Amino acid sequence: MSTTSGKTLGGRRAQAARNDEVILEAARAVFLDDPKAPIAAVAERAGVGISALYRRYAGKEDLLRQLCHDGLRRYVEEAETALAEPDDWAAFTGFLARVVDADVHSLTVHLAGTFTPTEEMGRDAMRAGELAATLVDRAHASGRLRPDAVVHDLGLLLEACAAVRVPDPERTRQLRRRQLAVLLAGLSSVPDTDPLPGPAPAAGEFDWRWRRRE
Amino acid sequence: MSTTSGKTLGGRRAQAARNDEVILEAARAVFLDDPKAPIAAVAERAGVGISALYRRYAGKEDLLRQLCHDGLRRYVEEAETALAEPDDWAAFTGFLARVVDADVHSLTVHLAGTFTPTEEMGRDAMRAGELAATLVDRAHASGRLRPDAVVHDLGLLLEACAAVRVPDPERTRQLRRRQLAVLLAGLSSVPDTDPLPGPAPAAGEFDWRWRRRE
DNA sequence: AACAGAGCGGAACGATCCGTTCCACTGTTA
DNA sequence: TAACAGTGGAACGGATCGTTCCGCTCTGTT
Repeated sequence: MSTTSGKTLGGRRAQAARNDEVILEAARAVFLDDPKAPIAAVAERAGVGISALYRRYAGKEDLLRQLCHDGLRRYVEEAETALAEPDDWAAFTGFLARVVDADVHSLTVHLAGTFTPTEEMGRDAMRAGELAATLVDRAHASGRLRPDAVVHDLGLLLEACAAVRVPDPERTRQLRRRQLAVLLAGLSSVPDTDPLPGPAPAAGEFDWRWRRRE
Repeated sequence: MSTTSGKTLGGRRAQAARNDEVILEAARAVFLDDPKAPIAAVAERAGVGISALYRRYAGKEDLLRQLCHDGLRRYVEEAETALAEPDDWAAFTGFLARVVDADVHSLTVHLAGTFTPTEEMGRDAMRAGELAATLVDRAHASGRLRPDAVVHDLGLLLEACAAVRVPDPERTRQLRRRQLAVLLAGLSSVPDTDPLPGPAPAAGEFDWRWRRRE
């Protein structure tokens, strides 16, 4: 069931390979929820020991850096996908919707400062900025973006969406979509009669901060 | 220069009375910036010793509770002021602008959960909700608020504005005003041609998270 | 003039948390 | 069967923070 150089790995090797994924997934989930979470929380969520983490990453900073870099790459990737869309306005809104859904903002901006960035990250960040600028330019060209909106308004917009956070992840996604719709309507130069995406925020959905921590 | 029961206090007593204010101000500034800041940071910012704090509050929780309650009262106060404004839409927008400027949201919602609330706070919070509902109703009556907007959209809106945060406080206020303008335009049912307020966000204003902490 | 104590500064303490290391153990590979 | 990659988790050391405590100063009173 196992070979030295073959592709099919059994037993321990397969488990280890699977752990690579499991750990990254757990880290994403945990640090998305709380950028300052202890590393033990990642191990627990992944269902592995702490050693399994330290075998793969030199330390917490290493893990954070990789996570953030992944988010940055995702951002660039989504931007490039958007640029392939012929409709300028649809490219713009579609890009934002995907970035908001994937919570890329929390993975990048909110994790920044917790590690020393690599040069490659600097390059990727610059490229991300250029792509965003292109998308905004095209949105302006479409005539649907209000003329006084600038590239860095995207920063405000993404921050606003990332700030929406309720205990249930799926509900969080819905509320962020609603927030995004309001913001896009506000940034639009033509009246937008589409109804806000639903269900509207309700009483009790925001009191969770007031409730006792357990 | 001093009397036992007179209003004019000199020397030590006056200093103590002044410290009441100084400490509250420092606490507001510090916890607004970081809800989990150590209590020593408040003392340092106020320029007093830790004893001066513990003489006035039973503990950190006590201080946080008072701070939060003050914020809640401010919210109610601004809402009542707004209700005195005859123009329904102006009452709505004016209220939000004042609440955003005073950063009431950071003082209330972001501090919640760090202490056990009093019953009076519960009552005030309920009253705050009622007043907000009234303001939204009146905004709807004015015809300028899009019909599918609900009271609790205010929660999203305030969270979005509070999430805007750059090192310089005055700049933060400007950017929040811009964010608020976009959101209000998005929530408005009539096309709003007013230009977005304030210097637009610029390159470099959001990289501060990437820069090295010192 | 002397005293009692309010008010205060800040060191010290104890609890908690967290990143990292270390070691014993297990199943796999050669 | 011998070596070892991979792992779980206890243990360590450092840092942080809320709170207490002690000695000092200045004030209002006797």
